Amino acid sequence: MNQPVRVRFAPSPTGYLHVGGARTALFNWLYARHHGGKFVLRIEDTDQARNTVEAVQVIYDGLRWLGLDWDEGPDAGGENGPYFQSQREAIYLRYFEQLRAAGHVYDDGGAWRFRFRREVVELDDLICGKVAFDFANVEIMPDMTVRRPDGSWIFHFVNVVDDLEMGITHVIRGEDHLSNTPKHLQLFAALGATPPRYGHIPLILNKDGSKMSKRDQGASVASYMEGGYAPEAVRNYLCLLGWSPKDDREKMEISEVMERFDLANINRKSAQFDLDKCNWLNAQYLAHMPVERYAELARPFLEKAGIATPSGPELHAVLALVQEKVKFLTDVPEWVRYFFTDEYEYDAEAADKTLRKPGAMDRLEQLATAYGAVETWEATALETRLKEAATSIPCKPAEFIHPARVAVSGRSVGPSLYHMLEVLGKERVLARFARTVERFR
RNA sequence: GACCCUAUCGUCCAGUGGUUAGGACACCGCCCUUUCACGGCGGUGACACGGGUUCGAAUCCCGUUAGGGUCGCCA
Repeated sequence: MNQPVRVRFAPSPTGYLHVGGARTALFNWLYARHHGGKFVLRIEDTDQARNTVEAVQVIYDGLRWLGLDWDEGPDAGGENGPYFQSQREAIYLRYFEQLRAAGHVYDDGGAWRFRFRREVVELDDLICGKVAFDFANVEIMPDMTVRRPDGSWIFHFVNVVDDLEMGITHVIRGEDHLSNTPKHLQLFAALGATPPRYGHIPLILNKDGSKMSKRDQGASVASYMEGGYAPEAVRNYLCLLGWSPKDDREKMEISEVMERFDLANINRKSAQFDLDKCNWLNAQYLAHMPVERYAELARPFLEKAGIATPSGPELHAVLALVQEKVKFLTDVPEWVRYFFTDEYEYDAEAADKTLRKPGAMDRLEQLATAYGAVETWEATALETRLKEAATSIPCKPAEFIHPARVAVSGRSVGPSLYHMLEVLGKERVLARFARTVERFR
């Protein structure tokens, strides 16, 4: 009875990966990892019309991005392949013949229909509990088609055959399949096989409670990949949608989720996707992850923005400055561009408000003189010098701080001034001060 | 329409017969602060409704309502 757990994620390649599907994959993966079982990826590509290699790639990319690795499936191999339904024709034919020989299917105008047993079918769902469906009424529950006149197969049939053939022990899928399950149970019975256990997880809805469809914001995993999210943050958020560790924890290591995950405490009600909270969690992750990881995640966005960045400590020093301020990785380029080029623009509003303010250039020259004498170019010394300069005028430190910030970065917002100056280096800072004075004097 | 699932702050998640109904996001104040953020403190805000059961119900039962799902020669 205690056979090893085998679960699967069986998407059809539609060209995008829905967050709901991603969460289904995540829960399957967590269940497998928790029980030391296998996670199988099966591509349900029976619909030849919209089946393309690109569409399959989108699924791989999304799953890999979320860190969900599969033990069997395309690219991973396994003893239960092929893992594309389009390549399993012989298997389906064999099971179909079995059904036909036993009289479970009949020809209906060229299509083949499966004859339901007209009785009550009880399902003991791992999440929903016991649910009974009555097949007694033929009118409302007609026999189902399993094969079209052209010989192609219907979802219910191939899905069941594959789960059987692949030795799937637990089917964890969306609640939209709950009502389909008794049909699948009948198919298993007709095939003389023991069905897997089923667990139906609630669906993900939009913030307004409507069904989340392809076009809705945040519906596709790709939107997070492109939108500058840390994959661990999105994955964490998805874990919390319908499942909870039962304490007040929000940010959790995936290893801990893996340990504590269980189907028994998955919520029964559908959850609305709260992008705000997902964004908050993303910011939490970005702010607190090791700078090496941050750099790894930020690099593609830097490259895309055409910013030639150094690698290693030099880049890390810059990123560490802005790490806790940036909400999305897509924003990193604009926050650090001036560290890697002298060709930065002065923000028009910042220039008007700060650089063209009466006396601003005098302050900048005074600060340049003070800084020119600094020998140990590091933040605390720079802060001390600036405050001394302010006292000697006297004026508020802000009178120096704001012009200095805009002078070296072109922006009115940025990291801590002194740390920013330290990373920029004495030579560049003084040169930018001089250039700014020349231009705005 | 029939059948199935569900029902705690706007949202997510705790709470499984006795709690001032808790936490998080968002929102609003205050503090911190060179900008922007972070952070800290505080606040607004919920048991869908109606019947039962019980000394006592957010918690158990029934009904109503609402939301979601399924009823394809889609997956």
